[in-house]
Amino acid sequence: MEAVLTEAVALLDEAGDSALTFRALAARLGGGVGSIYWYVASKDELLDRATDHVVGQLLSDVQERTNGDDPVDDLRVLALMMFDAIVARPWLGAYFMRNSLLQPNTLRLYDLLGQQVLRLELTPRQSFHAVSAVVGFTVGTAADLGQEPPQEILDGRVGREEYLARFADMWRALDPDEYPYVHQIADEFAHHDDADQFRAGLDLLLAGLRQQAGR
Amino acid sequence: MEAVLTEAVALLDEAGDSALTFRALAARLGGGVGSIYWYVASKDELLDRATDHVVGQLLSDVQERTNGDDPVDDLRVLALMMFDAIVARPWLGAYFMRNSLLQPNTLRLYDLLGQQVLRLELTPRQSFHAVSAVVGFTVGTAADLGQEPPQEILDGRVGREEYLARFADMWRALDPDEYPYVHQIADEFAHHDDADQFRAGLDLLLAGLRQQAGR
DNA sequence: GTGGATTATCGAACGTTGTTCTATTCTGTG
DNA sequence: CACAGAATAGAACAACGTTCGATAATCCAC
Repeated sequence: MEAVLTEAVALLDEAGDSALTFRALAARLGGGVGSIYWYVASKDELLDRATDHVVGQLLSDVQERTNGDDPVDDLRVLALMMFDAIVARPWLGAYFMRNSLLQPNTLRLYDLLGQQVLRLELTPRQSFHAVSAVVGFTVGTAADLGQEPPQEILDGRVGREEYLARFADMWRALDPDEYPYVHQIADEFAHHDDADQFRAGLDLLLAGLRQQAGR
Repeated sequence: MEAVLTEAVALLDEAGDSALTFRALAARLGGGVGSIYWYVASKDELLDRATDHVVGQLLSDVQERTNGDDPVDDLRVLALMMFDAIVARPWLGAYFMRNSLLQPNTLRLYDLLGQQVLRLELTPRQSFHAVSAVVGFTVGTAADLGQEPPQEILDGRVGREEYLARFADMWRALDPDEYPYVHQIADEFAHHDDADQFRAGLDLLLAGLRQQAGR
């Protein structure tokens, strides 16, 4: 069982979403296809368990870093760690949203975020909304930014720099009257860093939360 | 071509993600499977075009509602319309993140959001981050909340109320010391409304943005 | 230690999917 | 009428998730 999950995760890490097939996994485990079905009832369940498996690792990393002075700072650290974990494993993002609250480790992670918010002493509704917002923003942004890059950048034919530069060039070539924002932002986009982008958005969200909590 | 996209969207709307197959689409169009490949090179392209097709409709709805007094209020309206569109079409969320900036209508929508942010007179970098944050939060949350509900709720065997109540019961049964937040939030969750949840999070984010812009 | 029940493994087979390929029909132009 | 390109059609292929019955390994009461 443990081996099944480990190899499944390894397969996902190495070649992404499409690499995890029952046949490939069986070959890797040195067994038959049917054997895997003794441990999991379907591919959906395999994915769910594999996801929760790595969330478990994230969880133990996270639990050491909590309980600082400021709840919002703690929240920030937790969100950043979640973000990093998803970016490091692009396949994670897509499955993070699915069934999230049914998997044990994910629920624990969710609660850990909630514990920080509880310290802000908001109303229950405000607490609920705050946690949902942080989770939604983190997972959504990470899944968006961490999506599998196109083939040409994956095998190193073109670097990230050049890839971004292409977009920037396309956008600069657009009519500034029709696309005033995209046209103006092209330079910024060409040299942007995903993690910076996430941190900036997260800080906006947390600033709003701070304001609501009166801190 | 137009008919292909229309029927593809209809198929997705009626029975979701898995219902859109080349064979089902061909049958619906009264033609052969191979014919579709004359219009689209792959299923990915079909999905991209179908997505951009409905974003086009959203775009024309959106363009009438813009240019209010307050840029942040406009931003709020735009984000809410995006959210509603994705919730109404759960399949949209998943494909919204993919290739978003390559599709013409999506790029235009992105620019429309950007135009509101430009009015706040932030630095280019701040503008870029603000738009990214709003888009990330909106799409991420909508995709998360708007995910396909499980089968039992889809065919009406159990209502939404009962479905949520089950979670609440499970959570109330947890050890309050181990899951203080989830335990406490159970009631709130049982009666929550997705749109409220989204609006509350969006308002936190926009409050942070307002603060940054000094308004 | 032996027999039966449970646990675990295996790979052939089935139905469905995206995609390719070749043959065929339609359409407009000289 | 002829012919080139646009457009359609469906058979065929490989890969996938899943099912199934046969078989091996392991355990446990007697």
